[in-house]
Amino acid sequence: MVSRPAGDGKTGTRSVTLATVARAAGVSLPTVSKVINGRPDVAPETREAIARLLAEYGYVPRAVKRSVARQRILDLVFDSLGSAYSMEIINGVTAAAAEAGYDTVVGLTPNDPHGVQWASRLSQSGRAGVIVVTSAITAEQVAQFRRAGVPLVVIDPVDVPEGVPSIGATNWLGGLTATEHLLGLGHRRVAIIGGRQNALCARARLHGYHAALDAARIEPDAALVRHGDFGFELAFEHALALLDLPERPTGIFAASDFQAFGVVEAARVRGLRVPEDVSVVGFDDLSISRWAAPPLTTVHQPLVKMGRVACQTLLAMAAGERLESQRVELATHLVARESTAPPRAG
Amino acid sequence: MVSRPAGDGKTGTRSVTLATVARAAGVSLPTVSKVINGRPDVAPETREAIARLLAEYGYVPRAVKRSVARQRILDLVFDSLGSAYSMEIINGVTAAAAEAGYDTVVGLTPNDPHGVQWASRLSQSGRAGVIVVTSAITAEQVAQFRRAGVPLVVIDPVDVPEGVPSIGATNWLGGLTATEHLLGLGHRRVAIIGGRQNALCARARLHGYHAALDAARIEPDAALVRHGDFGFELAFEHALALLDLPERPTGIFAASDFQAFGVVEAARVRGLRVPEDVSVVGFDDLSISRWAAPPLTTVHQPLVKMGRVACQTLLAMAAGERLESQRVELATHLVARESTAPPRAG
DNA sequence: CTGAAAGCGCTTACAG
DNA sequence: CTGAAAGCGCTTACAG
Repeated sequence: MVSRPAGDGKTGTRSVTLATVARAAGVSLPTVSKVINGRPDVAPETREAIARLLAEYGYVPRAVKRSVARQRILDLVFDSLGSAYSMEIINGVTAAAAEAGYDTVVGLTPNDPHGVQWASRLSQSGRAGVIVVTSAITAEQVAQFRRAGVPLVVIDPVDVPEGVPSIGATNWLGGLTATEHLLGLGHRRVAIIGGRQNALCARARLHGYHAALDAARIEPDAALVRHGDFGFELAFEHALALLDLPERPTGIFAASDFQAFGVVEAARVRGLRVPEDVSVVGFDDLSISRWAAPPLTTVHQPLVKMGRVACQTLLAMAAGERLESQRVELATHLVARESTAPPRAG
Repeated sequence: MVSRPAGDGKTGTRSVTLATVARAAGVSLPTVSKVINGRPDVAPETREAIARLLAEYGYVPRAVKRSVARQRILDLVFDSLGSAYSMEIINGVTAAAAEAGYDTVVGLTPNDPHGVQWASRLSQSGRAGVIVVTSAITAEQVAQFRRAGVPLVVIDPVDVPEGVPSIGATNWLGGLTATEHLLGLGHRRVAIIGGRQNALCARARLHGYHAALDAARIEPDAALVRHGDFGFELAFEHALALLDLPERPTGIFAASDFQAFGVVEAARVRGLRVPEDVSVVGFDDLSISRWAAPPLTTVHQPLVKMGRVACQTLLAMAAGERLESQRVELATHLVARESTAPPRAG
């Protein structure tokens, strides 16, 4: 990494032009121009040296800078695309972006091993910024975005990266509320099927569960704590195992709605009724969950709103505003529907 | 509209520069530059005259032309965003686009009354083309896209616009298959809850239903034919009414999975079991439908594939290739799961 | 309010 | 393969 005046386009320093890079590379202006335009007549070593400098200096052609300024596009990337969860985030982000006159490119987190080119590619194509959802993002990537001057916001990150604004929900409180709901109905054997173990939000929900048991002075039972991956299949397997326990739980808190569907299906397969034989609480409140049979009791997480807030935060950063807070947690609340009921006197 | 050499950037003519417009307006170069950059020091009449010429000549700054050429973005627009249906289309389009090195902007169909600016805005921002999903599109809009040179493809359109490639599924055959499945199980009173009545695909599914009854020599009963809007709520109401009929149907074909969930919930509310008391077939096979309780029997529609094909078709058009066919219908097939069974001997 | 002149960032054609 | 020179499209500072 070459040391250079940290030209972020705002603080004093001259903006990076072809000449800047040419000087740094010790070559002439035309040579740098050729590299940028992919002309063949440049020696491989020269090309590579220049390419590296270009990236390090975060060079953006003036042409691009200008056209890009009026382009108004932001990127929204997921580690996987296809679930109702993603759909709701997309919904919120695109709506807030459209209101501000921005278009939203939707895609997957690029999987180049080091992700070296991602930030500079985005900066070169003049994106206003990037919102990264439920993905792991490395400190190195964060540094690249910062260097390239591309604002970055994360939603439900695996870990909250240092210095990056992150949007989430009150997961701990949500986990607490879900569990308290079951306890309040009179359940004493309450199981949890947690989400992906390394995800921050999953850990928070699990701690909420434990806090509720604790407050109710119920001894936690390791046999009732299972770790899923937020998906249906694995939760289905876990639920089968839980329901086959000699002393089976009467209430199950699943850390996502999809996992809750897995529990409901497992109950059906075992000939148990929901909520008569077993109560199920989910987490997310996807729009489909009120259409489940039975309509699912779940912790509402304002996904559309989270998308909106992420977008607004990003645009504020792009506009150079100071953020009030690096971490926003939007409120969750329990939506009691028909998948929970008091346990049968047993 | 001033007559001018139709400079589309390809056929011979010099490209339109600031100088072209300045000459036409009879002003100097700097004056045109000021108008473009919104500087205040231009007389209102001058400004307006220049602005008009700029539009007529379709002036695009060289800066923009260049950055746009390497931009590779296409647009994917929906009439509404949020359902699992949209998610699967997004999934297919973004995947195929990414493979071809394109980014996908996801958004809603703009609602400016005449949509006059839409096509030209897209062409000016250099989009490779637009995929329009489940929306009504007017002949006037189609003409505008053609004029602006922006390729257009539709998925499941309300009507197939003349001369526009459209992607769909074998909806008639799907409706036939779904109904035959119920008849094959021994059902004789089979109801349908159709989709939005004006949508092409809904009409095809309804005709498939009638064709199956016809082939089985079953007299259609108008009381068993209901028109929904593809959504849960209205289907729920219709299903309640159907189940309250003196001689209620033993099988119900819903023209979407969401509608099928409405039927399942209506049955639950009426204390009827699925499939023991009433069989339900959906249409779409959303990924969530195999996780429903009970897992839903439905007609699989390859939504992800449809998105892929739409994207490939669009990129072929953008590349100037001739299309094999203006209308592509991808195959549907029945997925028998647990929401259907023979009727009880009654 | 307008435009002649200078200048900026970049590209192109070509000599070496 | 490289770069000095010419040139292009556009913007800026300023005289009128």
